Amino acid sequence: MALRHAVLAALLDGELSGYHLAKAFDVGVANFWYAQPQQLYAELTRLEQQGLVAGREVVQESRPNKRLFHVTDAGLAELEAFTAASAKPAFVRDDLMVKVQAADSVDTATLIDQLTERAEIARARIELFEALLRRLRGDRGEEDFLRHGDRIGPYLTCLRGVAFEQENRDWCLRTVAVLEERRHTRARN
Amino acid sequence: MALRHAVLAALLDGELSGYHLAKAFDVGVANFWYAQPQQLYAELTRLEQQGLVAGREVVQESRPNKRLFHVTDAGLAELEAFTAASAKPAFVRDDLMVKVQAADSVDTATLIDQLTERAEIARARIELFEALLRRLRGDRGEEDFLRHGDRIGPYLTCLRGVAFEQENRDWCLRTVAVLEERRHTRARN
DNA sequence: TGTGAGTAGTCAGAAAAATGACTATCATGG
DNA sequence: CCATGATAGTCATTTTTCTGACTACTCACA
Repeated sequence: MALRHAVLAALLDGELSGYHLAKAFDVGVANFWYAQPQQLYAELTRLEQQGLVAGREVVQESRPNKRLFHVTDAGLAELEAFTAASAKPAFVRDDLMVKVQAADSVDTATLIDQLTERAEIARARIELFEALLRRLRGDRGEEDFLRHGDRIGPYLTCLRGVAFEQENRDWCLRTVAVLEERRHTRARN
Repeated sequence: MALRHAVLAALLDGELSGYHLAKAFDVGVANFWYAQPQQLYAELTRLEQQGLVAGREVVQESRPNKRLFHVTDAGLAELEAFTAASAKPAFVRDDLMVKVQAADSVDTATLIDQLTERAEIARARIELFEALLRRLRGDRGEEDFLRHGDRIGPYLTCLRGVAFEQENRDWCLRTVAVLEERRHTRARN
């Protein structure tokens, strides 16, 4: 009972097909919930059975038909109840950090490669999110938008995403620098 | 096959019982892997069966006996192989951010409470981690320790933990400020 | 002419994680 | 004397999540 709320929250952006929902989960939503497309389709089916979302078939000509979903009143009530309940602590799960934790006992060469790659991914995501932020706030300034804008939820979570990825990138680069210096120091001994 | 590597990496700190491993997962390790004590006990059993860790019984007088585990050579080899393999992308899962995503459609009063509470938790964790960092580096400066220290893995992941929680705290407070201002603005209309 | 990429979705089954209910002992405080 | 909290761990079951393998159609490119 967790993915369901993330799906409901994502669908507040407007009607989405399972496919487009998966796209949304790849960008903005990934900042706070990670899920595979197959999970989303399954979850949409369950949510529809329970009346929390409703779907309508859209016939398309140049591509396969799709079903667009929107949140129902019951779905909104469910989100409301979820918000009122106490939140579980956030958790991160990160293979790369497990590897860094073990850095003293394993070969660091591939680790450095992976950290560098991760920093690059973080950089790309920062750009992506900043573009999204600009799109969301339109021609307004951030302060103005946050005060008077209509839908600030996605904007706020995206702000968090940017901060997270910046910190991610910086930490990766810093860690690479530390590991590399130690490699050289050891090589000399 | 995910928790296993986090457990192996955590056990590099030295011999630990399942119970103490659970404690470690509550503090430092929680920065990159979240797990319940029961999962850890189960995982230790599996790891021992596969010869990746070895345990020894320690008889205690004033409290229940315990089993201390350490990583075997096979375990180290497994960690090495894991490090060489490509890392999956990190993922965050956070109820509270789901709620913020839906902030435009739900009651924000409890949300503000939860964000405030989360900021306080983050503050406490920052202090905890900073104490841990001081303990790990002893009387050395950070630069000196990172260059010449013995076990820098836990230090590096803990640095990330501090940065994450700082960002977390700041974002929560910022979000509270935004939501509160909007409440007042709306109240006036 | 067929190959790959994008759109749209489904199914079955395996793996991983979470939950709740347990058993013990000792120490501490009231 | 009883309750609480810390130490130390186990078991069984359910829930959730992940994975791989599928179907189908269209478009662009070589």
